[in-house]
Amino acid sequence: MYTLSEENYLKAIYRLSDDGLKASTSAIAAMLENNPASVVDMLKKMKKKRLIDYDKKSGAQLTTKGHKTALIVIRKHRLWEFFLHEKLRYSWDEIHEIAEQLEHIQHPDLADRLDKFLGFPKFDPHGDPIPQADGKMAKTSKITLSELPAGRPSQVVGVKDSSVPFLQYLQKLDVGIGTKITLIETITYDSSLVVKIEKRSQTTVSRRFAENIYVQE
Amino acid sequence: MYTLSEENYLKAIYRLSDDGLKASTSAIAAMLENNPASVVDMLKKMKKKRLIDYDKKSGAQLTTKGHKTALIVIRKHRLWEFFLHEKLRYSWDEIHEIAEQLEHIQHPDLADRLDKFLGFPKFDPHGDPIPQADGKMAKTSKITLSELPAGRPSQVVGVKDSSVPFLQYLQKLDVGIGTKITLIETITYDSSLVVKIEKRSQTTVSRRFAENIYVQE
DNA sequence: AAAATTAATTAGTCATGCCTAATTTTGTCT
DNA sequence: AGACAAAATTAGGCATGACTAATTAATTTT
Repeated sequence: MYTLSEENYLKAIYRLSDDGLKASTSAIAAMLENNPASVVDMLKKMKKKRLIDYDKKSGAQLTTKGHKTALIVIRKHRLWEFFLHEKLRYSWDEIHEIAEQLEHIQHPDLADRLDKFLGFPKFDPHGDPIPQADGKMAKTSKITLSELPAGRPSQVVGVKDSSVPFLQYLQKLDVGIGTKITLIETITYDSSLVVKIEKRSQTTVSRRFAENIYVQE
Repeated sequence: MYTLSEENYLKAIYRLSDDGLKASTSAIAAMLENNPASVVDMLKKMKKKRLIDYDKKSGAQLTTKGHKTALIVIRKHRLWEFFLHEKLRYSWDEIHEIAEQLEHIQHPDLADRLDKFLGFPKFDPHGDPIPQADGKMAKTSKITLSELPAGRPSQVVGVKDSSVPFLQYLQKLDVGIGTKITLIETITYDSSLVVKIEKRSQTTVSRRFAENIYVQE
């Protein structure tokens, strides 16, 4: 139906909009590691295909059709991630890259069959909700660790950054979905955070780290 | 490592050579449903990349490198077919098309993990042997139904043609891997064959049909 | 062997999706 | 408002992998 590139653009625009950011030429270019000039070309083509609307003021916006398509791709991505983790025993940091390829496999009911085979999971291994066959998606009231008030026990429910270095760092810290974290204090000097992870001794993590972990009280 | 097109050319050349046919420009073009002129272009590029040797007399031949690559793709194709059939419950005639896409997914140990998850199957759902991690592959002493002498009971072990219409016809006849078939007689007039399938009443099948089913005595 | 047919190749195009370099538009700062 | 910086766009190219049309080479037929 759509090309690999188109699907990747749809995902990028979806993610930016979902994060409340403007899907500008440069933001999309940064996310896809493409040249802004290439993005302009592609956005024009996608506009003609009625996948997006575009004006410089508000950036790219998914049309109903674009949104639906993006959700299908994201659904497949997250289902495959679940498969890779649960069935093939791939680790947290390896699954994203493979799912980036698998998400583009086209077949009418592949996602639904996979979904059924996996037992209709609601979340992928990174804690992101999996869009259901009807397009609905579980909502999570997640905040980043950096937004958590001090002293309140919380649980890790997901990650914002799913890059390999970040996930490997998490693995080293033995932090995963469900890990309990309490913020002890914030260091004013460099905004780093002193936290208690499970029942271990206190550690300091950077602000950047804290901004990329989702927790729930 | 290699592009989707290159992998498809490798597969086509492998299959032709394996069937004892000359991988000529036109044979490859027919198999890939491409224009012969396009094939000439591509073969030149693949020769430069040392995936094949080519001379007009003997057609294209896989180099060691090309052969190894082709086997990896075929291994992935057949493992995914097994997965689609066994785990996602896709029917015989649907799996090929999806596996055509899945076979191009790239990751160092994906095939091996999938192989392990599936319990190291030796044959795919169409009866074709799955190349193992070391490149070895089970050999089958299969003949086509058309080569079977009359009166000898045999069992279906695979299909040569894996097109959707053929597989759907088989499904209609309730013929699958393991089905018992005995040739009763060959009709001289049009070379069609009278056969007994399992314990059912005799049926007549065309020569073309018989040439595309593999059996073993 | 000449003619006819089939196969292979060359030459020239095209769509896709990228790129760089140059230019224009927009936004911000003083 | 004017100057500077950042963002967006245009123009021109390029690699990939297809295509058509025309040509050359190889096989068959007669």
